[in-house]
This record gives sequence, structure tokens and C-alpha cells, in this order.
Amino acid sequence: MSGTHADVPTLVSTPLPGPVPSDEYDRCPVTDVIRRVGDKWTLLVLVLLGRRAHRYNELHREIDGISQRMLTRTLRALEDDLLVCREVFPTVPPSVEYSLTPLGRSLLEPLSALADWAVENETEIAAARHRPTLETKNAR
Amino acid sequence: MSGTHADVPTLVSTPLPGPVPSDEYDRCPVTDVIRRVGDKWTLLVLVLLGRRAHRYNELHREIDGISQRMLTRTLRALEDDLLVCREVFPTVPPSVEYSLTPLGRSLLEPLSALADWAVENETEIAAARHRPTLETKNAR
DNA sequence: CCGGATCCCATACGATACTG
DNA sequence: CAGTATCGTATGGGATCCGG
Repeated sequence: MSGTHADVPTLVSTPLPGPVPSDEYDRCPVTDVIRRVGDKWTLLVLVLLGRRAHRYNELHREIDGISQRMLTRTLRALEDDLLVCREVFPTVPPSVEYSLTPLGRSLLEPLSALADWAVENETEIAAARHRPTLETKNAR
Repeated sequence: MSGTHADVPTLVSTPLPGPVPSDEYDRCPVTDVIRRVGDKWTLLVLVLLGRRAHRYNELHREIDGISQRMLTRTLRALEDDLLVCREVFPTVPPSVEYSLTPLGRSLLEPLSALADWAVENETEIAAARHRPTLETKNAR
């Protein structure tokens, strides 16, 4: 914060000569991470697992409205990226526990910074959305 | 960073009693912001505008592969959230200049933190993706 | 130069039913 | 308990053409 529009670290300061090549952009690690976390459930799952390890149905109960299908897919995707860890205990009936990996926990830090920004500027954003659709004449 | 898995600020530390209500979650400012930035082009547009103001076709040339439709939609959405500012100059032919609002610039800071994380852990993530699909027996 | 309107596809997501 | 399979719908996004 501090300065009104201080220099932003990397990202903005690094130069780019020509246009951004499309295929290079598709593989950009930054966009990649944001898009992966930007789906409907991933963030919430990460946050819940950041509090403590959960079993499958614990998550299913705590996340109101998620379908089994999406919970499974979300967990699998996170597991594939080594952000969450899946442990099967051979009890009967079997129980599966999900927890954050160190990598997953480290991701929660910058995510939390973003969350703080969102909360701080929540009212400003909300106010913007409720503007009278910008007159002119028809529906914009 | 520092500690391997230090406590993460807000987000994780605030308690939640019961399951997360679905409609409340839909309006969660944090998820809202992440999803808004998590589409295909928004982040790149924000970064480019973070460097300097751009005209419409400047952006179109710099962002290889974006369609006019999506560039316009992306800019409109950002404008609606007061993250970018649109100025029309009554020249002939008309020219339009886009720039970040103070709010938009402030968003770039937490976003940049996330970007740094992505770059730092790029290799680890990439390595995870290339695992031999996790044996067991069938195709998982 | 800066878009809007239209069509069309791929994917995200939800609902439901079934299984080891 | 912890999933998989199948379906249908909603949305994101590209291509193309049209207009002030």
C-alpha cells in the first residue's frame, strides 16, 4: 500500500519487446496458477484444508452445494499439482484423508494477501457494480 | 515465506461454525475477485495497463491471439468494476485510451505476490504434472 | 479506429443413479 | 464411506461479419 501507486514488483517491471506470443502466454506460470485457483470450488477447498485435514465427506458436508463429482474433480486436480495430499487408511469402511502439502500451504500465503485486498475493497467493488448501467439510451 | 508452514493470515484463521452456505459463498468477495481475474485475458490486460496506458488497438496488437470480442468484453468488465478507466478523445478517427484506476493499481500488488509464488514454484508444479499418471493398476 | 451482433464449439458445472 | 458414470445445462471463448 503506502504510496498511492507505488511500483509493483516483478510482473509489471520486466520489459516485453514485442507482442505477447499466444502459446507462451498459455504456458505462463502466473496465469496458470490463477486460472487453476479461479474455478468455482478450489479456493474454498484450499482454505478448509488449510485449517486442518479433512475426510472426503467432511468436505462434502462443509461445502454446501458442491456435488460429489465436483468435489472429487477438484481434489484430484489439486492432488495432481501436489497442492494437496491424499492418504488412504485401510480401515473398514475405508477412510481417506486430504491435507495440504507444504507447497499447498505456501500457496495460501499470497492467496491470503489477495483475499485481504478483496475484503478491504469489497464495498468499493460492490458500489461500482450497482451503478445505473451508464445511461446513454438503450441497455448500454 | 520464512517458516515452512507458518500461520496464514486471515482467511484461514477466521472460524466458521457450520457448513459454508452456498449463496453466501457465491457472494464471497475473495472468490469473486479471484474468479474475475481468473479468466483467460484479464490478468494480462491488467499487467499491460499497469505498465502504461494503452489504446484499444495497441492492446490488440500486444496481446497475440485475443479476439476483438474478448478484448472488448474484458475491458468492459474491468471498467464496470472500476479497475480500468476508459477515456474517449474526440479526434477523428476517435481514439480511446485505457488505463488503470488507483483501485486497479492496488490490485496489482497482491496479484504480483501471487505471480512471484508462481514463478518460484514453477518447476515444482511442472514436474508434478509430468508424473507417470500414478500407476496403481488401471488408468486411475 | 473501436467496437457490436451473431453463430458455434468446448468446457465447467450440477443432478442423479450406481458401486466396491 | 468414498467415490464413478452418464446425462443435461450454462458459460467462456473464437470466428466472422457488420456499423458508426
